Amino acid sequence: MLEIANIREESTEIVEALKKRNFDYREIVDDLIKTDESRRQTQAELDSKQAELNTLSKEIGELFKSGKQAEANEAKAKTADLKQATHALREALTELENKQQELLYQVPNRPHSSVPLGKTDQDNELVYSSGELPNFDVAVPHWEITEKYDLINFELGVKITGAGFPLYKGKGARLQRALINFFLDEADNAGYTEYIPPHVVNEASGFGTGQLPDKEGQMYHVTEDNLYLIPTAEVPLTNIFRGDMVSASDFPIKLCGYTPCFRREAGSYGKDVRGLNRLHQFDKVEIVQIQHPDKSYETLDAMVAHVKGILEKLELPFRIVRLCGGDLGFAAALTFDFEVYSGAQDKWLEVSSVSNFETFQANRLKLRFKDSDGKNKLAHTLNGSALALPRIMAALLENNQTENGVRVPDALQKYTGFDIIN
RNA sequence: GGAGAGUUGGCAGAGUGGUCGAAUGCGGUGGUCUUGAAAACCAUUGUGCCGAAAGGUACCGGGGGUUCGAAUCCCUCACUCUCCGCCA
Repeated sequence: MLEIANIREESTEIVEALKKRNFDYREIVDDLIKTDESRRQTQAELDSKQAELNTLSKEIGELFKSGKQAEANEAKAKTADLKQATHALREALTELENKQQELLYQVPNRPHSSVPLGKTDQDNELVYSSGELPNFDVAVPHWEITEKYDLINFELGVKITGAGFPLYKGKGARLQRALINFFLDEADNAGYTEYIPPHVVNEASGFGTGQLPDKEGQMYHVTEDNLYLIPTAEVPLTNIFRGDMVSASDFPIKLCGYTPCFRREAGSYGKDVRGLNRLHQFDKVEIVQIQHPDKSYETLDAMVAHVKGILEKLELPFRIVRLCGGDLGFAAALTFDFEVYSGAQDKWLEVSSVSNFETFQANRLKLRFKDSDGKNKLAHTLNGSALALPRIMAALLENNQTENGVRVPDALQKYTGFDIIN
């Protein structure tokens, strides 16, 4: 959520910057400014009426104390009009506040100046690529490899739960566990504190990181208890700091956690959802940082470097793209996506998304710190997947396939306990 | 699932319908003392909104009500804790 004070002060610049998202927010912003003006005016009127009422109340108290009943009762009569006026003003104010809030929810984050123009993922800017693309005569897709070596059972998942809930088995399960431990160790070495958070969150947490109210349909909702299955560890990890005033000397706050992630993925279809490409439940290690606004972009670079390091150790061909305005998420100011190459599918699979949200999430979370000038300011939040497992698994299986089986990269062997899957 | 007790500032913890944004302690910050530190002492220390400022206003779990006036009384919802039951 953008800050109303910023919108008030630089609405032109903000509308201009938001055009990168291929939408003109002029109308909403104008409405916001208008609403904000009435809101402030109403607030001022209410405050002054309230002040009158408070003064009068004190006087009445004094009169009663000094035994002047008649005068007190006379003064009492005067409060009736004031009470009515304040009541009406308070209602108007609440309405305006709600309207302003609703409007603010509709405005996405202001894209960073480096965000390229564009409409779809085709327009993302390639900023880095690494590794040789494998060249197979006959490449077997991962959903055949997993069947051949009995690593993942998709049909059993359908039987037990439904499509998109695979079962990992034997070396498949072991590989999964190895990847989680490898990613967590990498994060630990980079100074991130590990958490095991709840996998179910309440409504307030959903609002805090912005899944609610917009993406409600994407989360599994336990209506009986009004709780939501987490779509990413970002939700519980970032909400640790909801409503907090952190100390500037704590920056950067670095945390990580492994969790399963649950996504309804309503509206997905076709070959995009084949095999491990898109699941309702998948595993992910997430890294989160809370940082001083002056340093958040350095931190973003560091997080990108961290993910890069992991993919290099896994010996996977990958590339990094800077998301264009059209592809940029609602809450992000700048996002780098990591994509690994899938040899058999001949396409790039997104495995990580590293973003700086600046104050957008912090404003909703009310996550602040006391700056050196003594003022309370919103912190910057950042997060990234390091990494999401299924597509890494898919790429590992497809790219490392040989006639004798699937080769396990060196860095993973101490975690798997085997060097080949056959 | 049953019964009871609670929810107050960064934390702990008082609070009789009016002078309570709230005692006190701890913590934080600044200072005195000290070669330095500790201790002690002194001062200071919540947040939002409106306002150029002075100042005003709101906030004692959320919402509503009674009253001239509510942290305090009433209703309601949420959450926490304790005991009993069940149970990994």
